[in-house]
Amino acid sequence: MGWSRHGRDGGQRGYHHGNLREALVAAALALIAERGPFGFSFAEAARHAGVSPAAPYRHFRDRDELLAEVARRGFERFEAGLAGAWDDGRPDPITAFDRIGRAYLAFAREEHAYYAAMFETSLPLDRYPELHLASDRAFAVLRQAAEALAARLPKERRPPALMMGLHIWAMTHGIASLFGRGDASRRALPMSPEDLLEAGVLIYLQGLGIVGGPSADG
Amino acid sequence: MGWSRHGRDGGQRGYHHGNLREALVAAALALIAERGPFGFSFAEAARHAGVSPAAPYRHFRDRDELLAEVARRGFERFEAGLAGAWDDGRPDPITAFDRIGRAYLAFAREEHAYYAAMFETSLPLDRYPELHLASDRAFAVLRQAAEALAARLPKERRPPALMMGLHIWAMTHGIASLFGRGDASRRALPMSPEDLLEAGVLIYLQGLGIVGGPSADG
DNA sequence: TGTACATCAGTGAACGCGCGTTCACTGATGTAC
DNA sequence: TGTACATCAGTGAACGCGCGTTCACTGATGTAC
Repeated sequence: MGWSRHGRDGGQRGYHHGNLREALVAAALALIAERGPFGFSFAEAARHAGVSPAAPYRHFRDRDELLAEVARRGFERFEAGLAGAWDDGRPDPITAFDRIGRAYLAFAREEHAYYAAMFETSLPLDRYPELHLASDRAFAVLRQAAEALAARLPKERRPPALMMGLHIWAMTHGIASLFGRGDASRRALPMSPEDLLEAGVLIYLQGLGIVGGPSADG
Repeated sequence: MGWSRHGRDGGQRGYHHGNLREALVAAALALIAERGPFGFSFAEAARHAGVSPAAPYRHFRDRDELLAEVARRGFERFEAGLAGAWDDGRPDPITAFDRIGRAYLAFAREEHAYYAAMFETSLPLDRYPELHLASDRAFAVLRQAAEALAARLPKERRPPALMMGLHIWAMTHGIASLFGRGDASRRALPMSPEDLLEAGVLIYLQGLGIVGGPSADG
């Protein structure tokens, strides 16, 4: 970052920004956090980065391409967060799986601008293949975790890991969208989203026979 | 609908629209369906309804109030759809519950403009109390159905119906948002959203002991 | 049945604004020799 | 080490556009008598 003319007389503007691409991504994130994924404009991102409104065109074809880049990076961080939470299933898959759910909700709340760019923009995935890939890789973490859990069952009672992953993803995403967002449209809940999710996942895993049935827990 | 001057010479414009409020709601729906909940403007809704850009201000304070009205009506239809699917739990609660899930997904897909206004706009619920109420009433159908299902268990093993309702709502909403939307941002699936949901709910109910366990189904 | 009048629900012109996009341009940087 | 030149990444002015909002206005409707 910073400008290229290292100002004698402290004048901080030179001709070349030097890292405008990064600055635009940062500006987009800040603006999304403030006003939602539809509340920012290309021109405003430029202003935020301190350049003329024509400058962003050197780096992104249009507003959507910038948005897609933000979403792509979001999925990368998301994947890293989920993978870190899973930690190869240590100390045991159930505990680790629970951590994934919490990491998901934490991401939705704390990286709320990324989350909005990822899930609330209706970007056509087929037009942004790198975004699509990043999204698939993030889901792969969930799927892999589901695989490890399923492996605890004898083969003939083992559910398809893909399906398990989708169910957990859907429930987690639903809780995050309905109850875990950071803004005023969040619905009130008599318990924390984390507790709600933990209970839901537990019941689901009981249904598969992966953890002890309902009569077994005191 | 229709204009007040019943045209001699077939001129179809008079001075009073007669039903502009309804026409604006209809226009908003059409525009949301075309371009998403952020892709329509007050001015365009007016144009759609064939009136001057100042006319809508007689009926709605601003764009958001029109959007909130669309969402409120959406929740009313949604409630009616879910209640119809539940049909007081006939012929039996499990079958009826399954119908609710399908009705939810069908609404998300077929009444996609309403659904977007209801769930993808971030309208502050505390500023639109009637919208909030309508939303609560729709959820009440789910909760009531959960209650009927829970009642099949002996008291000491009976889960809180509110929690059950929230779990099912979250999973259904997650599937609808991720895989059931009508646009290009929908993710591909190896099975229909309906089948995915049915399996997920079944596993969940097994986990609660409301339907037979995993070993019991062939 | 007719008339006067209040109210309602529109008009249409005007405003300032920010946006997306283009254009010819130019200062800064990197490289070949 | 110096110089010429190509390329890169910005500028800033300009354009047409649609939007939200306001204003004084006016035609249509409903009502009192």
